[in-house]
Amino acid sequence: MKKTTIKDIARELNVSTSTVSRALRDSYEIGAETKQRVLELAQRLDYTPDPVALSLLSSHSNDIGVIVPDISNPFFALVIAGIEDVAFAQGYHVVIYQSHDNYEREVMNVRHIANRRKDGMLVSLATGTQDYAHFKSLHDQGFPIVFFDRICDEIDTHKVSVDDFEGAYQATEHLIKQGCKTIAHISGPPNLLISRRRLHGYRSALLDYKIPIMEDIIMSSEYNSQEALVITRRLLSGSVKVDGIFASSDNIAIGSHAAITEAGLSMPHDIALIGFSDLPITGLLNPALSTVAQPAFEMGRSAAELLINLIKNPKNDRISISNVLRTGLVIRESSLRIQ
Amino acid sequence: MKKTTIKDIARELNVSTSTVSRALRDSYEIGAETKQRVLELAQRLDYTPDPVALSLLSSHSNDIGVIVPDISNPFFALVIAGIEDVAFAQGYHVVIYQSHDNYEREVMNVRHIANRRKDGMLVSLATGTQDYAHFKSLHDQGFPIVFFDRICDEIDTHKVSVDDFEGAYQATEHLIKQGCKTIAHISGPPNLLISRRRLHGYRSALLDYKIPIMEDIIMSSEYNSQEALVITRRLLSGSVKVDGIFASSDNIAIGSHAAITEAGLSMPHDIALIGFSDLPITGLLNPALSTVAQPAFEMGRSAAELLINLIKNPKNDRISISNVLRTGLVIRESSLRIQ
DNA sequence: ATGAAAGCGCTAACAG
DNA sequence: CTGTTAGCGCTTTCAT
Repeated sequence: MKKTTIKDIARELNVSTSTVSRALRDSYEIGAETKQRVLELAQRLDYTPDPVALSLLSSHSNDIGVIVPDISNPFFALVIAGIEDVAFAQGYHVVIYQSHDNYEREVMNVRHIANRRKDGMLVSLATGTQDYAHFKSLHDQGFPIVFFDRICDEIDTHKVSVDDFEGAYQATEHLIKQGCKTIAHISGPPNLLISRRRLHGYRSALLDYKIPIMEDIIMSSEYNSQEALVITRRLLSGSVKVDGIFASSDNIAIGSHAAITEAGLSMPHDIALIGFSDLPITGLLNPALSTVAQPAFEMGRSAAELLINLIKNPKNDRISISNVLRTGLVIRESSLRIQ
Repeated sequence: MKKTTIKDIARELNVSTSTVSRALRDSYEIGAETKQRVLELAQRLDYTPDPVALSLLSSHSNDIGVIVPDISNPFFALVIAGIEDVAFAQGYHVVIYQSHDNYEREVMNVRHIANRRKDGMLVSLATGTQDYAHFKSLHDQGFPIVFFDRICDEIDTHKVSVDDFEGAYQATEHLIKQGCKTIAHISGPPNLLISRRRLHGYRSALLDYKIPIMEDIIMSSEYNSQEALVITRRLLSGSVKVDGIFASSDNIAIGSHAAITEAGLSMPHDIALIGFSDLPITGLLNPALSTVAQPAFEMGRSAAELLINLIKNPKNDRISISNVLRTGLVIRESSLRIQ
């Protein structure tokens, strides 16, 4: 029982395949009766058009590719949910790719997407990516690309991000207002724009409040809890006694949270801690983690909208939109000293 | 600058497309010199075969589809990593689908996989799925399917799972040995086999140790922390005072963990808690969460191996392998009363 | 209103 | 050794 094709229908009905094709697409120049018969048989035979044949013919697929560093990061999972939300409604299927923060994997994913005639792609850069040629050449050929979160300044296309600077500034300011005098920052990988912007927000806040910036307590970690745990241990056993930590992401903050607890220090009394993203888990930690909320779902929606727009109106090529979403402080126990 | 095709090469070299095709696949019956020239030009023109055309021709794609309920669940993310590990090495690309625990989505995903001529699929069932016809018909047509974790007894194909009964039994036994007298269980959705098997393990352990089974303290939750939090609150405010909880998954346990803390109860003294899976986060909680380790990565590897085997040897159709992996107790602070 | 033919990119008989 | 032909499933001129 193999798949029904347009040919089967044509044979059965003693018409040509083109007639069937036209009837199926409801062409105006088809006899009402013929159309009826075709539609009926198609239904009965459970006919569905072959997407691969369509792809070969038309060079598109109704699929859009999404590349994220790591699907297990709830932030990306939420963004993807947002993407699926609008893509789905518009009849697109979203295909998920992971770069595992690895440049080669990212290149492979990009190639796969282009080869399979995906209609466009959404990407959040891998940590390891320093060279953007794989995007550049596609983009120059007019292939629709939209960056989100870990965006790329070198390519002139639509982008969606949050105001990392502002979020980081507010987080740091909050710690200051809670009475912290020696605030450390655990940054993300320096080649990511979001890491640098958050670091910048941290520095600016200290500057504005006339708090000396100490390079010794500005550390850097990958965006995962395991490494952050190690880095924070190192921070805590250093010569400078800190009483506040702003972590560049919740995953980092979770590692710091564990390190602080392990060291027998109390939050927020000994050390006030704040992260960035507002992952679902943060509210369930003990003590609950303060953080900067990022509208992840909304980010996915926006990115998908921009992409689909790009797909449907390739001429809009010239004006690149950068949508910067707002963050919001979420204060929980880990940083709340003053009620 | 569009993609180079085999035709471009043929024209340039004044040979036929079939010659080029053969040269590219290194056919034995091609003049060494011609072969050389073709290969060189192909290289220079950056030729890559069009996978869509290949798919249309050969009815396969070198892609395998993976359907999981939710990519943000670190357990599935790890399984996928295992799948990618072996698939990659064998030249397959893995395409990820989410069912969001929704039956309709699962059906759509299955259809997408079949239509796009994926070579096979790996699936962990959606909670909502009660009807398996969408798998059955494909399976009957000889389409390679392997189930993992949330497996399906109704379809006779390869399966990879862990010994849920044994893991649950050991977890419960551990609580008993820690002196717990009134042990609650927060189960997963009852229509999932894994939920039932874990529940069964729990019951058997109580039975063996002659501890009365109280239906009032056997609750059920979706496999996520948010709902588990609510359910556990309800459990704690019930009339029966429990001193131990075995949660059917770590995500559930994380919700329970928060509820217990919130209620001002101490772990493990007031209530000893143990989960199931050994997600990376569990070790970072405060107190750290005891759990049953599941070899997620290994599960992915095994499932992928079975699938690829199925793809390459379709005749092996008849003998269905069920690979049951072993679990292991991971005891941390949340349940360790006796040092 | 419908059919015949060409073609998307590629491979595989079948001929030479 | 290499070219010709046909065809995977479908749409789309171009005829009729």
